[in-house]
Amino acid sequence: MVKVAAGSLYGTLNLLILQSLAEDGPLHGLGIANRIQAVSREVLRIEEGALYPALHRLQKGGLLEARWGTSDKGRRAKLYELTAEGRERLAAELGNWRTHTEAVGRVLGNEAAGGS
Amino acid sequence: MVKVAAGSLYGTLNLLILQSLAEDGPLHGLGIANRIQAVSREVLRIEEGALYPALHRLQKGGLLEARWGTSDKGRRAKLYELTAEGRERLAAELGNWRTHTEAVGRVLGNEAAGGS
DNA sequence: GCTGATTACATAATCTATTTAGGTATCGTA
DNA sequence: TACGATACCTAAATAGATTATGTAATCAGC
Repeated sequence: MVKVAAGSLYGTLNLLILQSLAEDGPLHGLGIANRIQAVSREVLRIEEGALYPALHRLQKGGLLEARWGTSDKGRRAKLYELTAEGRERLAAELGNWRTHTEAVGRVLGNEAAGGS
Repeated sequence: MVKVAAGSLYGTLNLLILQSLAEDGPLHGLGIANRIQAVSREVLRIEEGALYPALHRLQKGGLLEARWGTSDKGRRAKLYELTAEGRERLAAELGNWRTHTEAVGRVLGNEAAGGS
C-alpha cells in the first residue's frame, strides 16, 4: 500500500503543542492531547508515544517549563508552560506553517491560498 | 536546536507529485521538481534524494506509469503519467489534505479554516 | 576533439519524528 | 480488592526526508 498523505502529524506536533499552551495557559500532557483532539473535532489524535518525547524535546530546547501540579481531574500531573523563548518560536513557526501550507496550496491549485 | 515545523515535505511530497502530473500531463522527474518549485514560488524545493524514491514508490504502488522519452530540453528522460488508480487516489488524498490542514488551522486559531 | 557545466537518473547512509506496543503508579468505586 | 480511568514514560520498529555521492549523456566554448 502506498501512503500518500495520511493523517500524519509529522512536523506539526510541536506547533500544536506550543499553540495549545499559548492559548490555554499551563496544561499537562494528556490535557494538551485532549485539547488538540477536541479543538480539531477529533481529526487530530496525539499518541502518547509521540506526545511525551515531544514535550521532553521542547523542554530540553528551552521552549517549555514543567512543574508538578494537579490536573483538572484532580490527579497528580506535570504542568507545562511556555517560556519567553517558546513564545517567540511559536510566532516564528506559525509564520512558517502559513508559508508552507500556502505554497502547497498553490501547487494543489487552491486559488484562495494565492495570497499576495 | 529544536526544530518545530520546518519546510519539511513530510507527507506532502507524494501529493505534490500526483497533482503536478494531473495538471501538466506527462513529466519527467526533474521536470516535476522544477514545476513544484516554480508554482510554489521557490518555497518548496524537492531534493533528488527524496524525489526519485518517491516516484519509484508511486510507480510500484500502481499510481504512476513510466516510459522513456524526451524532456523539454531535448534530453533523454523518464516520463511519468498518472494511472486511473493514481487519479482516484489523488482525489481522495486531496480531501485528506484539506481535512488535515483545516483541523490544524482550527487548533492554530485560524477562523477562516473553521468551515461549515 | 577535448574540457567543463548542465541535465537527468539513481542509491546509500544518516537523521528524525511518528507509530506501535508495551510498562508503572495512583485514585475512585463497585 | 479488583477493575477501570487517569497520567506518566520508554523502547523497538517504521517511514520518509536530507545529505552526499555516483554515473551517463549532451552541449558550449576553445
